[in-house]
Amino acid sequence: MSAVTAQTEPAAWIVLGREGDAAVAVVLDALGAERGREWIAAGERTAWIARHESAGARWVWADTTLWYPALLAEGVRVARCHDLRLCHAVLRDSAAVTDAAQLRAATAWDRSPLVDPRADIPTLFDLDAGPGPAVLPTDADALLAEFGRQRAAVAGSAAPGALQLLLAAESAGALVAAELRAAGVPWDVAVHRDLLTAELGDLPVGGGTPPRLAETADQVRSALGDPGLSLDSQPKLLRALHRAGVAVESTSRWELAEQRHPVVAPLLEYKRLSRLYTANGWAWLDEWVRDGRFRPVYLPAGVVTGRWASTGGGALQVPRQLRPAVRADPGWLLVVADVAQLEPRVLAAMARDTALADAARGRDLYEGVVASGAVATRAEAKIAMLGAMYGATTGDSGRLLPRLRRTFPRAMALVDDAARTGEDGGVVSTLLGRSSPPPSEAWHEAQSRAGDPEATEADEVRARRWARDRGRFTRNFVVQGTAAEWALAWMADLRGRLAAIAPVDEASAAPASGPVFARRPHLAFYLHDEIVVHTPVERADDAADAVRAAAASATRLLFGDFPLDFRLDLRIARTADKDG
DNA sequence: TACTGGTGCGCG
DNA sequence: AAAGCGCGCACCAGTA
Repeated sequence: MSAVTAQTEPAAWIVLGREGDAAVAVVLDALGAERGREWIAAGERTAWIARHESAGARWVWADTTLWYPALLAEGVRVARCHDLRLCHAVLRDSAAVTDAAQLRAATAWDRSPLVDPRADIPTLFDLDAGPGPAVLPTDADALLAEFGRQRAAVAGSAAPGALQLLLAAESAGALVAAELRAAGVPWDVAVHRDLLTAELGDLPVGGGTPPRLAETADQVRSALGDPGLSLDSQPKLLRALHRAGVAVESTSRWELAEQRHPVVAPLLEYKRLSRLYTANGWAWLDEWVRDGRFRPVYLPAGVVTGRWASTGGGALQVPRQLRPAVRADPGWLLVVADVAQLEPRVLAAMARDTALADAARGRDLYEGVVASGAVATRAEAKIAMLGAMYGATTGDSGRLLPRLRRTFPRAMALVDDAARTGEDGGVVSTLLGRSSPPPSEAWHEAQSRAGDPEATEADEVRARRWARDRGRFTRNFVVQGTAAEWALAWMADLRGRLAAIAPVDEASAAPASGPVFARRPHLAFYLHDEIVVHTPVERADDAADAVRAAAASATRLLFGDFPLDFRLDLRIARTADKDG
């Protein structure tokens, strides 16, 4: 069948799915009308996709993790896609969608992606192998039906433009997540090992506890006069502390630090070393770093706010202590950039609070808040602003909030309204239309039970607490979620700019980054408000320019001409360490 | 043996 | 034991 080659206008969308045992591509025009189908032989799939990609196709698939890793491994980059699984989740819950009944009924799309964080090579989703591990619909007609539902939901929504933008950003994020894993974080194993040895001593050859950890544990045991104590059991440790006269209610670091007792110093040191050893020690290196790359699995929208989660290797918890091990390949550099005070800036822009924007523009936002006269010091400004976004009610933070409300009434009204809506059981939404999940059945029951004439004091206390808990969640949801949208827009724009930078020649290649990224700047790490780009030395300035331009572009896309800049702390360096 | 919940700590 | 949001992971203890 040659319906695709016969057509004259370029395809608007190409849906990739299955029909019976065969892979099939369904070509749609801009209105979503089918213009043709083509069956693709298994061995020709990659070449077919590459050919249509260069003609400007936009791909529609059930789940980016099913298709894209294999394409990347074979050297094919994709510019745009529509991830049906991720978009389904957004539209199903969005308050902007007028009638989500059909989407809610399509429960086959309510699935998590199948990912194996330990897999070295991305597994090819084999359309020829039958249903196999597929947990999402793969049949082309099922995909077409879902795509139709989604298009109808957007078109009939209260905010088609914003939702369109959100779906595009979400899908681009899915591409970025796959690309981050394919390229990997350049990781210098020697630096990491040296750091472990310096802290923990040489790893015993036959296994066993590292010497510095063992010595520190012995110091703790002798300070407590308990030679057989197991330090890794919280209940046992707590009892031993009490026996030794240390009046703590927990074994957490901050509480121990307030005590004056000889056990405190070695115990805190033990906790620090133990954490390093168990979370990011030699075992972690062996399991997660191969060929000089750490390849975490990112889960776009893994958090209800739209933030990413990760699985395997603790990708989003790499301790700052290990940042020196994030090191560019020889002949390459890192562009390390993070956004200064992303969330308060997002709050200022989405609330159109010009006073807060004035405080933020061209400078450290917290210094600007001090300059506004609302608070006296930068530390106060920070704690007050975080308290406003997290819902603090007591302590320094709670005490400073009224002053923030006077100075920045619009911004504070936005988060206060979100909190009230949440406490009342309502749903809140981000700038682009991602909505918070509704309260659980148990939550509603607790609220109605408290309203009952027979309600006990305990019923009422619990209902109030749950209501306030939910209010803090929705208060933060609007800010955290919109910040995630800004970050998605930043990365989506950046990946296009980086792809447009001329590749370097073969002599400068970094093959561990895979065929798509071996010769050009690429994203290597992402964490909520910061990114790392790995770039050939001779392209580092271009890459840094791209990072800055993408941030400006994301700001314009989300907030138009609202007068606020999103400042980047950006440096070009060998390592991701602050002092590197 | 395979769970689940609690605790603690890493990240933003 | 955080006051105040969102996560993942290691470890232990209790249970099925």
